Amino acid sequence: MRGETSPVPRWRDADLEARCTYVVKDQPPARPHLPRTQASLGRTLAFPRSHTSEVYAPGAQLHHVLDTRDLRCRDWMRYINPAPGTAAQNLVACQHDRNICFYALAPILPGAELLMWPGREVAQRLQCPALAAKLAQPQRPTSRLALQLDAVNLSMPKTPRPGALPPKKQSSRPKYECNICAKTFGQLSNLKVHLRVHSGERPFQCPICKKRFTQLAHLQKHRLVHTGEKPHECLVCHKRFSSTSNLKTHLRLHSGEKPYQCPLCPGRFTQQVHLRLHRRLHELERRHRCPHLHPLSLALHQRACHPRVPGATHDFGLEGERADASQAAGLADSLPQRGAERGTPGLLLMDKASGSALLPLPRYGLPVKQEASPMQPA
DNA sequence: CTGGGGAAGGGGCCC
DNA sequence: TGGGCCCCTTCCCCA
Ligand SMILES: [Zn+2]
Ligand SMILES: [Zn+2]
Ligand SMILES: [Zn+2]
Repeated sequence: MRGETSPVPRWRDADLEARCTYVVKDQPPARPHLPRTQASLGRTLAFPRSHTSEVYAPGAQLHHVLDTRDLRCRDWMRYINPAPGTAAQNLVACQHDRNICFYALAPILPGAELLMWPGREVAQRLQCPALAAKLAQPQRPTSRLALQLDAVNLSMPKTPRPGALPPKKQSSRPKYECNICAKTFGQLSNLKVHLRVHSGERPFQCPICKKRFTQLAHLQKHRLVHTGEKPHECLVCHKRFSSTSNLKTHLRLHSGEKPYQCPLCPGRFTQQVHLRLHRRLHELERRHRCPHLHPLSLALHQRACHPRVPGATHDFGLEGERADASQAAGLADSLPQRGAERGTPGLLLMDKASGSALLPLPRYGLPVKQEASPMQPA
């Protein structure tokens, strides 16, 4: 794609192998009930050869051993991100005997990311185009979490390392850090509550349905579903809601506020989830778009920006487009390699210049399920 | 199928 | 410290 702009890797596959870099398979998260902040990272490393993983400190000193069957231990490895190039790389995965080891190429300061550079060739060999594309970008990949080296310790006793920086206290206020996910909190009690997301502890149980909650406030809110109580009333339409958040969302209907704007078209939405779904349509459209076509499908634009009025039969502005599209759909249906995505006739590709229908790009007729990760639009 | 509205759960901040 | 509150998210349903 734009490999020309990428930093020229000095290590090729052969180099990686020569240096014993072991490529671990990137798998979807094994536990769907992970906290979202973690699950969204979508990185779980599998260790096919061994049940232990040794972590080495700089100087090749064995730091500690992880049992990779233990998900709590394995999870931290998801924080290892692909480095944009060898310059940023500070971590190397290697195979030692039958164990997977990581060692630091450079000092890893608190707050630094763990960046491993698998190499573009490796990414391609793993058939991971997203990673390959990431590696092809000049800027560093955006990582949502910077892993503190201390977080690696997990349940290990904290032995102060010589040369280790003092515990987090930037900006005078002491910070309490979760040593599992490195999130920091201003108050210890907040950290304690937070730790329940890792431990799974749910101390508060509903006496009626036995459902358990991590926080008392959640249980109290939950009680309303049994009592049917809706304490929050919309003063405009007098509809009642069980929570302030839901009321607030509802109030946008009256105020007309639509905070979530599509960056690709003038469409706006009251709820983020609606924007997300809408953007997925753009994404699908983009994948099926012929490079010659105008970037915005008029059909999609029309739907988002000029929503149908209830009772109205159709939007006139779109009618001509629709005619084109349905014509094209009929044409395309007789052509090979269509049919998987039939649900979007309005988006069917017409080359405006030639007036002819365009075939989808080769092999773009993948199952729609594959669409699941449109790169999480900030 | 898309857009839109609501119910409910969950995480974190603040007093 | 922890309860209250806010925000965000997911899921579901309906037009
Ligand atoms: Zn944590
Ligand atoms: Zn209950
Ligand atoms: Zn109202």
